Amino acid sequence: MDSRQDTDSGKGSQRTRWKQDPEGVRANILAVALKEFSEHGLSGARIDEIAAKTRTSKRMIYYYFGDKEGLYQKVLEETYRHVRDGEKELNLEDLSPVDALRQLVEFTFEHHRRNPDFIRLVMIENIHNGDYLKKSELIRQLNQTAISRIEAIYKKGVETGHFRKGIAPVAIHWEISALSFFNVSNRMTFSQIFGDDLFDDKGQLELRRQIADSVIRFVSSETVA
Amino acid sequence: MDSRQDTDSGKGSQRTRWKQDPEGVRANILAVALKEFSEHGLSGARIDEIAAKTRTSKRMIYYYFGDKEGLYQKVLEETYRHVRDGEKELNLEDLSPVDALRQLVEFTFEHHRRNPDFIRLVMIENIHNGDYLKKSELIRQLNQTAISRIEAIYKKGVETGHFRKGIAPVAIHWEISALSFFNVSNRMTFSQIFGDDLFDDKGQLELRRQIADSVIRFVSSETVA
DNA sequence: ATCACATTTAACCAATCGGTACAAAGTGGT
DNA sequence: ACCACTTTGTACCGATTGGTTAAATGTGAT
Repeated sequence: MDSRQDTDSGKGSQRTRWKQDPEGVRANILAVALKEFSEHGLSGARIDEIAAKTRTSKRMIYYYFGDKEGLYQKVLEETYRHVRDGEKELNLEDLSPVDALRQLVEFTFEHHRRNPDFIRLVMIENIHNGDYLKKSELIRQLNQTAISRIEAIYKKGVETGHFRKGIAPVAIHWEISALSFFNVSNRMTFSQIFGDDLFDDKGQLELRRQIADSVIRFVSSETVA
Repeated sequence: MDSRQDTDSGKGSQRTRWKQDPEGVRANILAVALKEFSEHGLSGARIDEIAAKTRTSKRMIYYYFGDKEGLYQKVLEETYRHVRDGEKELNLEDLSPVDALRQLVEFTFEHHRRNPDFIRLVMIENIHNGDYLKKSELIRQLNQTAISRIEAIYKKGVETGHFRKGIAPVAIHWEISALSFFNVSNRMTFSQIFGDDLFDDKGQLELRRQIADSVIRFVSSETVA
């Protein structure tokens, strides 16, 4: 009834040669899973499909990640970490507050644009009410740096008189995030309805400048009606 | 082997009384489906679950909508229409450009906030690359009004000298949408990481004012460094 | 040499799920 | 009275899919 053992009990039945590389295998699975999850969502992604695109097998996914949700959870954490790591290459201390802020906005804009998988994963996580983010201890810490970077620029700007008082750094971060995030997250529906002039190279360049202007005007000390 | 016909072939086998109400049934299905799709996504939503929460049966879903994708498609269209209808109650002609713009932003902000199901559906549609929106003839028309409303305000503002020249109305719309949309779409992950001060009643009031200020500053003629 | 761990392979399973078949009958406009 | 359309009810099906079983064997550090 069960002839499985026969398969290997023949003469040669040569097992392929392989090297141990737990970290490599894990990383490979996570990379493939990120793509699949970000394209199809948690329920839409297929474990078999992920396995097929991996250099290893479905069995190993369960070996390392337990189940689908465990895999998704780890993908989420890993992706946040990776993206936040990418933000560290930013040196703004020598610039004037206005220039520093402009640099930060433009950097964030480009950064989001270059990481659509991450954006989509965040969208998906929001659809799941952030349930898997909640479970992760890891992530909260990663983001204090974002706020303190802004705080440093903002304080300096207030001192030099270029920025007005009374704005919370987190509010500035919110604004920068919103404008940079929306550009990627809603690209498909927005361009579908309003045309895609905003999304070709020229449009994106103008848009980047626009939102940098917008954020600077937002914190500027010059009063507005 | 098949005893189905027995079930009804007995003596009484009283069928319940009912009224014809095709539109009502359709509307009921669409309402339930909107909730399910917006909560679980296209692949995550379950037809059986939708059917169960309906006042009618699974059979009728297929009778009216063909298949799951057909249902999703109609939900998408219906929801866009409903939301755009809600935007018509806006009368801004008598106001000054600045006041009109502020009104428009605050209205949009509240409007999005009151329609989280719609926001989530748009997120989901973006995850599907806007494929189902593409198939819909209906939707493109609904949105020209949004642009022309802004154009009217903007033109007037330029004439009165309050607004600077050279901004595309669609760019203003983009900015308003981005800030209002992000507030709902990314609420879960943002509050998870940065706290939920921005999302209680007080925080939302301040945020609404903040983004109105931000948009007004963006179009304002007063120059900024 | 030992031993815990990593890897391979492929069949298999139970549950879920989208979608149908079938049959009967009520409704309402003409 | 007719007849197209609408509704009810339920069993059923085939495919998909997350997850498991099984056993054998390679690897590499000690």
